[in-house]
Amino acid sequence: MTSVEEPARPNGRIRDAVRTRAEILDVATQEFARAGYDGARVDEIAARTRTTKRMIYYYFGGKEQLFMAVLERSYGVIREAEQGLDVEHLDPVAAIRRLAELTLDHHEQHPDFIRLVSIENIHEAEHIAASEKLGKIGSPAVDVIRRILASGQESGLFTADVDAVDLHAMISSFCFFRVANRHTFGALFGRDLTAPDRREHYRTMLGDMVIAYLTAERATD
Amino acid sequence: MTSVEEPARPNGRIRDAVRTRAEILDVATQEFARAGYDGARVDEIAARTRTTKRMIYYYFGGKEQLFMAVLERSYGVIREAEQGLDVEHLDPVAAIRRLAELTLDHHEQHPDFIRLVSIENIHEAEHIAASEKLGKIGSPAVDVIRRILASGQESGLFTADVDAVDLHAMISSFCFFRVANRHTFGALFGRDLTAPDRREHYRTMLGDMVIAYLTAERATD
DNA sequence: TCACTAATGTACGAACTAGTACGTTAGCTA
DNA sequence: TAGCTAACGTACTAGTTCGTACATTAGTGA
Repeated sequence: MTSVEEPARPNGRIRDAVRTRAEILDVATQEFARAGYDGARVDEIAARTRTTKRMIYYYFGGKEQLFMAVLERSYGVIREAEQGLDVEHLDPVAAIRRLAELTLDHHEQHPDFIRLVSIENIHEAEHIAASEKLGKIGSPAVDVIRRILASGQESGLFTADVDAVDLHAMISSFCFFRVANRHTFGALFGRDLTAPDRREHYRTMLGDMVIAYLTAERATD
Repeated sequence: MTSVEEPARPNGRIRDAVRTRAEILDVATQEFARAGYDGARVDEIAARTRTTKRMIYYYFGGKEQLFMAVLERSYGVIREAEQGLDVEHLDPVAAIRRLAELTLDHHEQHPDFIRLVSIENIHEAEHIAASEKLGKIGSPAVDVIRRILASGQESGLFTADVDAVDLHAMISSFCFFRVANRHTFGALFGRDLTAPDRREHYRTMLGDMVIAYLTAERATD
């Protein structure tokens, strides 16, 4: 997240619309991720800001619009990161494996985003639906997968007849679950899916699974 | 969920502690699943019951304990269903595939449970941790997997060196994601992961993936 | 330098919400 | 059948929480 940190000029009222807005967004992201939409407190967000609640309404209009702005920016950050994906110079097998690994790392590095997505799903994606920026935005990762898949299928390396969106869902599932459900999973099974010393294990496991699926010998169909 | 539905005797105050308690639990399950812990309203739960808010406090003590009771019962229902799992008469490959399919169906049939788990993860599993019934409860499904895995590995059918808990996580990931994240996924990619006419597709896909992974030829290690 | 406006702060209110004090009664048991 | 208590209902309160009316000022352009 774009963190706002400035030397804080002397004191007294300083005017900086850009900074104020960004600071509200930063804090709001944390608060919504921490407590969910209904659990989040507008007063709490304001208190953890160098400005007041009044400014939240001034810049965003209300709690709901603030949450939408948080979602929009969070998805934007993820999108940018995905745009930096650089795996297509590898052969298809290595490329997919690398992409799966990067997806896993990426999810682990953005637990707040994962939480926001869970929260938005509890609300049946109503805020995404209401957002002009986010409707059917897709994801650069899917485009990358699409191209790798095409190349692998063409060369005969990949035998599986999958489509990019489904493969993306498959890979994301595990990465998402590992972070999102780590608390209940840990509590019920006594296993921490995000323990640092198990990360490499899960990275390998995911890569093995995806590659095994894509390259498996198929019964004649 | 154990639904409460009775002919509603004449009228006036009827006393039935068991029914009242069960009815509160039913409605609370729906309400918590609908709106999350903080979004759920005690008054709303009471209103949708044939009794009053007073009884919620009488039987459960408070909102928090009510939520714990909801979680405990929900996990209990799932547990019972898993105990009915009957796949061990099949050969290991067929057994794992069948188990994956049943897991997928099962998740799809219990969206409220999925939502409750998502919600509980937002709260970092604090209610599970506080529950005596739910700590390290494990799951019958994992025990089944453990036995099938052992048999498959012994016979040399399964080459992968996985453990039952991790395989369970892998299978659950996809099943869970498909239901839990269907709203954001649908909104962003325009694909409904739970569309009935795609269920068979995803069932096959999941089975193929797990079996491919378990039976893949491994590089000498 | 003056006036104007974008940006900011303070103080408050209306509505909601978890929880409770207190009173009532169905139905069992002695 | 009288009395007792588990089960129930009503009405209320204290505290919270989103949102806003109103006042103020920093900084900019004429």
